[in-house]
Amino acid sequence: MRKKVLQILAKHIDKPIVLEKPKDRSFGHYATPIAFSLAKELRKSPMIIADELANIFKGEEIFENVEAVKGYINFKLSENFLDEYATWALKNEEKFGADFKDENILLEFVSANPTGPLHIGHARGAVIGDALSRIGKHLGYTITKEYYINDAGNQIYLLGLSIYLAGREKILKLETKWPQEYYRGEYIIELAKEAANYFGSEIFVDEAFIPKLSTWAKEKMMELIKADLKRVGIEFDTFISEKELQEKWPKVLEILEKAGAVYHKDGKVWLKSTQFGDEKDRVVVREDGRPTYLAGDIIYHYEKFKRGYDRYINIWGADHHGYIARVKAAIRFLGYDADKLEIILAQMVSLLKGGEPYKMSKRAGNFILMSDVVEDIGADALRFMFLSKKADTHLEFDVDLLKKEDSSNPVYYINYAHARVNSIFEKAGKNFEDVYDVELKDIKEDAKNLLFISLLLPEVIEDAFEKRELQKVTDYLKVLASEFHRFYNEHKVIGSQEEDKLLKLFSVTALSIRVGLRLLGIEAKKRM
RNA sequence: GUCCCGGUAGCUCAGCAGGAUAGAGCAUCGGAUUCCUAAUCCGAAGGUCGUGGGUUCGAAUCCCGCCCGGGACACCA
Repeated sequence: MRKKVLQILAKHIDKPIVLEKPKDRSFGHYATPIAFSLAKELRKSPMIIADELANIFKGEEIFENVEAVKGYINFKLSENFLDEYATWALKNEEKFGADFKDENILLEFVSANPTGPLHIGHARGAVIGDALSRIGKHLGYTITKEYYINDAGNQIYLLGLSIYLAGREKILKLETKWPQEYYRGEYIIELAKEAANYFGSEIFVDEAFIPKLSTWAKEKMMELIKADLKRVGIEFDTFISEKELQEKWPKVLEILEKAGAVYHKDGKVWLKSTQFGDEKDRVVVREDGRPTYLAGDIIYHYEKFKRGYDRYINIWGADHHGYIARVKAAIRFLGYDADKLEIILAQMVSLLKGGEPYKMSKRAGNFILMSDVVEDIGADALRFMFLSKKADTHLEFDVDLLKKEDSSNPVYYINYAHARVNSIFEKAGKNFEDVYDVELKDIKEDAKNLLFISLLLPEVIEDAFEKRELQKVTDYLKVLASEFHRFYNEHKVIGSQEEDKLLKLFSVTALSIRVGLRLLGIEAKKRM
């Protein structure tokens, strides 16, 4: 709808047009303050310009009215236009809000180390990435969801070591000296028990078996992570293993050497990342010849760019923000366009429990498991909670609140609206299809308003995707549900003279809720 | 010290490519059910938009300084 209005405006105004929704809907469906900015160059008062423009657009069919008020131009869409759009949408649910964006996007997210189950912090990135992909696909983008597995490096050894020590202590009942760094938490003990079953408890006798434990455990952990994700409805298209990429390091290093991107100092190899705005140069190969973690990421991004996508989106934890500059620098050195890489930082999630905030750390073992929260509040509520806040701001919530199953949980509120519509149709003994072709003519102002809001979904999801701000979708659904509930309370549908018209109106609302929720990975409930 | 995020109603947060009287949810108080699910709705109360300057016809929104809170600043991943 918005696009249509903009198209018409562009026919007569040769300037970027700001089109907004008036705060007070009685002004109209859309409005533009364009007259203010034109005032200067035309040397006329905004009021006069607005008046003139309003007259030009009055003839357009899609408008019922165009008015100039205090310099603003307000547009009211015609009933006929809204009705035609609604009918089309009802008959083409799959296409409602869909678009034909032609871009191939690689979306990398979660990528949690396979050293433990997913915690609530991972869940945020996971849910955002998944919803982004669903919405993007609906808009026509081709999106590949990728998980980068950090299965090389010290943390994998630590995982094996932790299990080894846990096995010694809990199973062999030996006195165990724990190092400063190791993985804590119940799951390590569980793994030790499982390992004892699988390998026999001799595995805990000799340190030499640690690598064996590591390799075994990391596979176990990936299985666990995949299962955790699946429970929230998230699946990946591709998994890339850091370990498997490692062999390509000599080749990548050679390219960097040729590009003059690295130099040798103190027996190490440094990346000249300062050349592209990093604070300091970074070590990519240590004195003993082992590549650093950054080297792994350089290979990974080299491989990514070689695969030739139009755009790359990484969702990282906010603690990686300092990392962006060096990775982008490496990409430039490798001859690729680093601007194609976009990083979404998912900020910290603070959980409150009993009013006490507490930090989450996988290392320390006092983290909240994503799977636990899912069990408490359900995958839908979990998804909705994360999607209703911007990714890059700190999020704080109380676990106890999430456990509540009442109207303070917006996902119930929205579902209830959807369920109510279904219930009315049931009571009326009608199907959605029965009212598709009912003409919405001479409907009351508040009905037209609900119709308009119901039809806003397409522009909302497009805006949300382009800005990478998915909370716009959840906000919209909350508003839509609220408008619906209000209307529902004020009007009796069944038996009224306008029964069919209102049923059609409600089915458009339900459609929007259903499609909107689906794009967030939540299935709308028909009955509650 | 440098960098990132934030500071808007009692709480959690929208709004921020400048624009019409600053919004929502929760909490508080008051009300609505002979009728399609009250898991709902209506109303009231509640704000120097951290602070000081600047730009502008117009600033919560843009620019600069300062204050406060959180986080990041590895040859760990």
